[in-house]
Amino acid sequence: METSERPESVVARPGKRERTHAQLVDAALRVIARKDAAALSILELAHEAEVSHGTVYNYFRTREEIVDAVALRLADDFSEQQSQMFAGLEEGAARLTLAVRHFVLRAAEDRAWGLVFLRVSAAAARLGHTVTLKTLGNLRRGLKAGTFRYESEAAALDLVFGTTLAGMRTVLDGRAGRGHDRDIAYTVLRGLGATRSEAERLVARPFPDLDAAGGTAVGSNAGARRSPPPRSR
Amino acid sequence: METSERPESVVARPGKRERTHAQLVDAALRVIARKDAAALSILELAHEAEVSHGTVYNYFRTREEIVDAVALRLADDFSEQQSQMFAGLEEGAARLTLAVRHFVLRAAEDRAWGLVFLRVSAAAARLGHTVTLKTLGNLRRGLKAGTFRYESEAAALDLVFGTTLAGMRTVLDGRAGRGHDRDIAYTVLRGLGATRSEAERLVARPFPDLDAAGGTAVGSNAGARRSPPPRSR
Amino acid sequence: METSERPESVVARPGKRERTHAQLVDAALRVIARKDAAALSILELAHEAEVSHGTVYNYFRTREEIVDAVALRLADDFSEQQSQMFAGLEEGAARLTLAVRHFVLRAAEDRAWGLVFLRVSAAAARLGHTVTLKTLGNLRRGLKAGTFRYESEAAALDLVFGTTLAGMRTVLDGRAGRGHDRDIAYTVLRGLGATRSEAERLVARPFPDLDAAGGTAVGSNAGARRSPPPRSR
Amino acid sequence: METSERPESVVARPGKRERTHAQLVDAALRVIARKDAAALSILELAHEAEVSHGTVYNYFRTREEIVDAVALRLADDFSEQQSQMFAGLEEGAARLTLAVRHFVLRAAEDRAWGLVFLRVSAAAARLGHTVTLKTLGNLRRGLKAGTFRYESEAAALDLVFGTTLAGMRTVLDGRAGRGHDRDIAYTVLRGLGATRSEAERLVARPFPDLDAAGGTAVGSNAGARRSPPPRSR
DNA sequence: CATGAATGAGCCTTCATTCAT
DNA sequence: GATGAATGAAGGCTCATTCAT
Repeated sequence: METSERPESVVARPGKRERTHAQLVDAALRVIARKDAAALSILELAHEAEVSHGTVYNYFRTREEIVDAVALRLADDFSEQQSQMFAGLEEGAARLTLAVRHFVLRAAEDRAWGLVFLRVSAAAARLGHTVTLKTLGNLRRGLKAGTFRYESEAAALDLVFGTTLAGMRTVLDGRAGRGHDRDIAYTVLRGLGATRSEAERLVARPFPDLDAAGGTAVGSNAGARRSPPPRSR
Repeated sequence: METSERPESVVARPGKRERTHAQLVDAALRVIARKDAAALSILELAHEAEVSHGTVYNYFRTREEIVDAVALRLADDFSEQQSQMFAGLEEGAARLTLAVRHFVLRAAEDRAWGLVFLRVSAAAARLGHTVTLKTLGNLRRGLKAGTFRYESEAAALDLVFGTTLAGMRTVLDGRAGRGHDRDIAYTVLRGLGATRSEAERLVARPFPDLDAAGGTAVGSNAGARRSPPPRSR
Repeated sequence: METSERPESVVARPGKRERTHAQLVDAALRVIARKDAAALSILELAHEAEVSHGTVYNYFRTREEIVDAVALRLADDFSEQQSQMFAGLEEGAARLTLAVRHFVLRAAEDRAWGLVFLRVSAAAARLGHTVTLKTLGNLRRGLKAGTFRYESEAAALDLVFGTTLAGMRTVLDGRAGRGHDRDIAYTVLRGLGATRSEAERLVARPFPDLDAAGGTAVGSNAGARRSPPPRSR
Repeated sequence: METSERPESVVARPGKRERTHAQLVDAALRVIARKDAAALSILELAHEAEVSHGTVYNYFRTREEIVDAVALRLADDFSEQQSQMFAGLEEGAARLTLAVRHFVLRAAEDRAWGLVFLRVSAAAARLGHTVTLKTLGNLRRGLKAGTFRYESEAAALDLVFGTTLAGMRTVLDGRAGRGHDRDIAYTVLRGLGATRSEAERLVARPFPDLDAAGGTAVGSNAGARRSPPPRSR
C-alpha cells in the first residue's frame, strides 16, 4: 500500500476507484468460476481481490450488487464481441448463428468463463435482458427475411436461450465433443423454421477471427478456435 | 394425506419411519417452492415439517441428501405420470410431444411445482438422469420411425431439455400465455426435424386426462388442464 | 435377538444381564483405546457393542458410570494378575519391581491396553485407589526389610506412580526401546533408596510366565514377553 | 492488568490485537483452572473474556490452537522463571533441584496455576517439549559432573517428569503437606543416582526469591514462598 | 479510502435423554 | 429388557455488517 506517500490528501491517480472496482469484479469472476454465485461471500471476494473485506463495502453494499456488476461486465463483453463479430454482417440468421456458436465454442475454450456465464445468468436477470434484446433483433430480421418461420416469439426465445445454455452445459460437463457448437446452431435454426439447406449453409460459414478482440478471459486455456468442418447432413 | 384415517391419535405405529420421511420430503418441497434449493436449511425444513431439527438428522445427514430425496420423489412422480399418459401410445414422437407439453402445462397449473422442478433439476443430477433416459427412448423411436431427422443426439437432448425448461421458466415468469405448451412442443418438434404438418398434427392431439392420477401437488391452484385449441400455423 | 422365543416372559438364560454388561464394558475398552475417555459417547458405545443406544441406559445412567465400570474391570485385572505373579513371592521390593515392569512391558505389548490404562487412570480415581493400596503394602514391606530407605511415603508413592505412568507413556509414544521396563524399575528402586547392587539384582530376576493368565486384552499384538537381558551397570 | 493506564476510554489503539490476544489467553487460563482443558468451549472462553464468540475466531480457529497458546504462555513463563532462578547457578544438579521444587511449590501456592499446568501438559505436547529441553541440559550437566549416575536417559526423564507431576497432583489433592517440594526433589535426585549426602545438600539450599518476577498468576492465593526447613534424614 | 477488530445472527452438528412400543 | 423415534441443549462455525482509526 502506498498510503505513506500521501502527506495530507489522497494523491491517488485518477481512476483509482475504477481500478479497484475492476479488480473486485475480476476477483468475483474468479471466485464464481470456483463456487456457485449464490455462495459468493464478501470475505472470500476480499481475499481473492487482496483487499480488506471492509474495502468491499466501499464499492458494493450487498452480494447482489456484486453479482450484478459481474453480470454487467459479462453483458458488456457480450455486446462488444457481438459488434466485432457482426461487423459488415446484416443477415439476422447469420448473426444469430454466429452468436449461438460463439457461446458454445467459448464455453469449450474457456471452461471457467462458461461456468461463470451459466452461474451468473441463473442468478442475475440483468444478463438475460441484454442478451434477449440483441437476440430479438436478429430473430425478427430473420423472420422478415423469410429465413425463419416461427409463430410464437416467446417460444422462439425459449428455443434459442434454452438450447444454447443446455449446449454450453453439455460441453462443460464433457458430454459433447468438438463441433457441438455447429450441432447446436443447426438444431436451433431448424427449430426456428429454417430449411435444411439454409441451416447447413449458415452453419458452414467460417467463424470470423476474434481472438484479438479480448473480452474477459476468466481461465486461460485459450483453445483452438476452429471447430472441425461441418458434417454434411 | 391419509391421516384422516386415524382422526384422533397421533401415535402411528407401523410405518412411522416412512411417514415421517414422507412428511419431511413434503416439507422440503414446500420450502423449495419458496426459496432456492441451495438455500434450504435444516432448521427451516424442521420448522416447516413441524419436527425438531434433531429429527431431521435421523433421516438425512446432509442438505444434499434432502435435495436428492426430493429429486427422487419428483423423478418417481414423473415416471409414474409418463406411464399413465403413455398407456397405449407407442409412437415416440407423440410421447415426446405429450411429455414436453405436460411439463410446461403443469408449471402453468401448479406454479409451486414448476419452481420446485426447475430448482431441483438445477441442483440434483439425479432428476436429470431419470428424465434423460425416458426421453432418449422416445427420441430414438421417433428417429427410427422417420418422424425425427436429427444428426446429433447430444444436440437433440439439449434442444428438448433446454427449450422445455426455458419454456417452463417463461411460463412461471408470466411471460407467456395459454398455449405456450403447444408452442414449445411445436418448436421442439421442428428442431428435431419434424415437418410442419407432422408437428401440427402431433401438437393438435388432445391431452389425455390425468388429473385423477395424483402425483405430488406442491401448491394447489389446480388449474384448468385444457390449453386452448391449437392455433393453425 | 432372540426375543421371538419368549412367549410370555423373558426366558433369557441366567446371566444374560451379566453378559450384556460385559459386552458393554468390552466395547467401552475398545472405544477408549481409540478416543479419549472423556470423549466416550453413549452413541458410539452402543454402536461398538452392537446394541441400541437405548439399551445402554438399562445398564448405565451416566458416562461416568461407564468409565467407572471400565476402571473396575482394569483394577480387577490388575489385582488378579498381581496375585498370580506374586504367588510364592514374599519380598516387597521384588513384588514392586515386578509390578512396575509389568505395567511398562504390557503397554509395549498391547498398545491399546496401555492407552486405555493411561486414559482411564486419568479419568477415574477408582483405578488409582486400588493400585495404591497394593503398592503401599509392598513399599512398607521393603522399608521394613531395609531394602528401601525413603523418608516420605507420599513422595515414594509419587515416585512409583509418576515414573511408571511416564514410562508407559514413553513406550506408547515409541520413544523408548526394549528394556525400558527394566530401566524404569531400576530408576524407581534407586529413588526408593535401594543400593545399586540390590536394584540390579531385583531387576535381573526373570519374569514369571503369566501369558496364560489372561486378563483383558484390548488390542492383540500379543508380544514377546521377554525383555532383553539387563545391561550391567 | 495494565488497563489502569487508560482509565476512561476503551479504544486502545496500538497493540489492540496483542491486548485482546492476551486477554483471551488469560481467560483461557481461568477457564482451564475450572474445567478440563479438553472441555474448554469457545463459547465459554468468549464469555469469560467478555468478548463475542465471533471475536475468538479472529484469533484462534480451533480449540487446540487455544490450548497451544496457553501452553506457549506457560512455557514462556517457565523459561523466564528458570532464567531468573538460575542466574549465576551453573551446577546442573542444583538447577534441576530448584526446578523440581519450584513446580511443586508453585502448585501449592497457586492451586489454579497447578491445575492449569497439569491439564495443559496433558493436552499439549508443546509444553512438554520446552520443559524437556531445559531439563535435558541439566541432567547431562549433572551426569558429566558426576552427581548423577543414571544409565538410561529416557528413564531419567520419565523419573523427573513423572515424579514431579505426580507430586504436583498430590499437593493439589491436599494429600501432602508443606515440604513436599523438598521430598519430591530428594526422591528424584536419589533416583538419578545422587548420594544421600549430595541430595541432602542440594535440597537444603535456600530458594532464591523470585516472587518479584511475576509470571502468570492464575488464581491469587499468593502463598508463603518458604517451605519449612528440611528435615534431616 | 482502506483497514481490520468486534459483533451477533444464523446455520450446522452431535448427543444425552426420554418414552412409547 | 431391548428398541429406536423424537427431542432439545450445547457448542461449533461462517459471515455480513458496523465502526473507529
